[in-house]
Amino acid sequence: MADPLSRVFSALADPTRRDMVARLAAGDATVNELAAPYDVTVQAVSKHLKVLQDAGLVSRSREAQRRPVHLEAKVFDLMTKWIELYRREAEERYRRLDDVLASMPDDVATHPAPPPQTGAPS
Amino acid sequence: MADPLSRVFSALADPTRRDMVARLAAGDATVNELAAPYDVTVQAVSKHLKVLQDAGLVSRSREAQRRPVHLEAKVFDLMTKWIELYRREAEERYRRLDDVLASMPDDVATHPAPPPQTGAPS
DNA sequence: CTTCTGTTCAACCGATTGGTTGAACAGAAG
DNA sequence: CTTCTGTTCAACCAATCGGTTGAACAGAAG
Repeated sequence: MADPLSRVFSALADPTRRDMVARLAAGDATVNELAAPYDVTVQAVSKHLKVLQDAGLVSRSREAQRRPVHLEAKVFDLMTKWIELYRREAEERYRRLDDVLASMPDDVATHPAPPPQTGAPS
Repeated sequence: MADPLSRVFSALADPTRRDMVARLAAGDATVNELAAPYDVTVQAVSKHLKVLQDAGLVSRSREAQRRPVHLEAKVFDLMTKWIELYRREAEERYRRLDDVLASMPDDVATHPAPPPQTGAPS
């Protein structure tokens, strides 16, 4: 799963990781601080952090033996750009469909494309 | 993985599924039409579609023996709301940090919190 | 009826995931 | 030096994932 977009979406597909991101939005934190609220081992949290880091969502500095975690919010742009592109496309298509329906006589618009009869009506 | 947000993120974490969403943004399509460009079986595509449907990203109607797939773009809002919430929070924190640094004398700002000396300098 | 097309279901497979335990490493402190 | 704290690495495990093949089902058509 090499591509960056997949990594970001995948990283945020886990509720624990999303919660960590939410908490990091309020300020940097160490692995142990991050691990405290959850009832999993600190190693598991370290793994989650690695996933977030590989996705570029988080960076680590080194200060003494602690490794403070910092949220990198710019990566969000990757997602929002992708989402907005197709949301816009879908909504425009919807809008155009509305226009088409609005320009139709009511009986055509409410019974779209009835199956063509095989023969002419008697 | 019960929660809706996880399902949506997870569904979009796969490049093939993202491509399907992209194509569906341009218009509805059947399973076979969707499967055509990929070199996987139609069953695999059907599975992908089920994931997208469980995430609420896609709906299916029934017309004869075909099951046209329709993109439900409203679900995108779930993600964008979550993302924007924490992006804003992180950016505001960053802005406030800038303010603090700007209000500091340069030598303090460029050497933040030097380790406190244990004794007074001789 | 039988056949053909579109779709899904079921079982299986290898790779990945999220978790565990136990050991190791780095730096502060006794 | 030894010890303590914070973090990561390694091996393992059960569950899930993305894919396959083969069978089934639904509806159109011969």
